[in-house]
Amino acid sequence: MGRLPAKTASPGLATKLDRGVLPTLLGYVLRRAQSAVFANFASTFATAGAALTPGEFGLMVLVERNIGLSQMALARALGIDRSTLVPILDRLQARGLLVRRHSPTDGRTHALALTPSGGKALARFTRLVGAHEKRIASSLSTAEIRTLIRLLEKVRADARSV
Amino acid sequence: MGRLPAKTASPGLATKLDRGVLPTLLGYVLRRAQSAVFANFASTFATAGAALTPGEFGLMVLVERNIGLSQMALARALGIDRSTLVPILDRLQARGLLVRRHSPTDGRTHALALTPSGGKALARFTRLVGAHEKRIASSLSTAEIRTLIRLLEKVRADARSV
DNA sequence: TATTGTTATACTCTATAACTATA
DNA sequence: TATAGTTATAGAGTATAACAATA
Repeated sequence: MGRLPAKTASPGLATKLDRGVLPTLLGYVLRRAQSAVFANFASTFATAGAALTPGEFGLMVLVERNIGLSQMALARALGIDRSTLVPILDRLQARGLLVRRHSPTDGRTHALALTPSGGKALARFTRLVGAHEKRIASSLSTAEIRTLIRLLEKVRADARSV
Repeated sequence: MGRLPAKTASPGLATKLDRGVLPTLLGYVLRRAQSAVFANFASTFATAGAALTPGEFGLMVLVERNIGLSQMALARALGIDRSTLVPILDRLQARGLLVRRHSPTDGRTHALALTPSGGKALARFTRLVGAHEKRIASSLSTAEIRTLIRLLEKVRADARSV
């Protein structure tokens, strides 16, 4: 990963690539920042001996805050297809973090909920996410973080409105 | 995709999910912005009858700006494994956009270059990316875009330094 | 008929390990 | 020995299409 150029065969080429206009493209900068943040999330959890992806964390928060919601509702909230959700829930359920209960009102749907163990795990995960969030913005002031979030939400709205 | 809630069975649940603390988490906001920007990129290209991912665009720019670079150097610049790069190059080569030449100086390496057709295509792609970039930041001032890029680069540095 | 969850299938991105050819 | 590129393989994320159960 953090591998340095080192001495390779091509002098003057391998040393420093010409990245052209890329560093000024918002989409490119955004993608690279996201990638670095994702890696930091993974290493934060790995260091703590926990295994969770940002997507799984978001899913668990959604389930905890909306006990009994259906897979369709969850998939819609996550912006993914219902078929994509199935193996993700399978994994969390296999880990004992989450259960699919039978809905009492609609036989077609499952009522999702965290298990007691899943609730405890989420509390711990939330602390880890807090530490991670602190790290990825350690050189930003509170005002800068607010600004960044505001601008990112505007970009999201702009990107979606077309 | 842009599917609206519609009328579902669970009143008060499907209508509006409680997202808890997620909207204030930088990592979450970043991920959703990135996802929306990615979708906008795809739809911009699809509308124009072109097919390209942001990653392929970045790759082509890197090759054009650094003619003759090796797959290892390119993989390193992209932050991916050399084995990951192989099928990506295969596809671009199959489309006639890029070639692997034999390096005259080192028999182990390939010297990558865009074909004339690839160069022309990249010029067109670059115009599409320009339009896309304009759209995703249409409600931001020039100063705000600069600020956003600066803050994202700081976040990237913070995320990598741990 | 329409919806929910599941399965089958496929494609992309990602990696590790082992192979080959070269250095 | 070490490096570059390839292949084999595997896992995660994504989707579409078709199916069974239920509404």
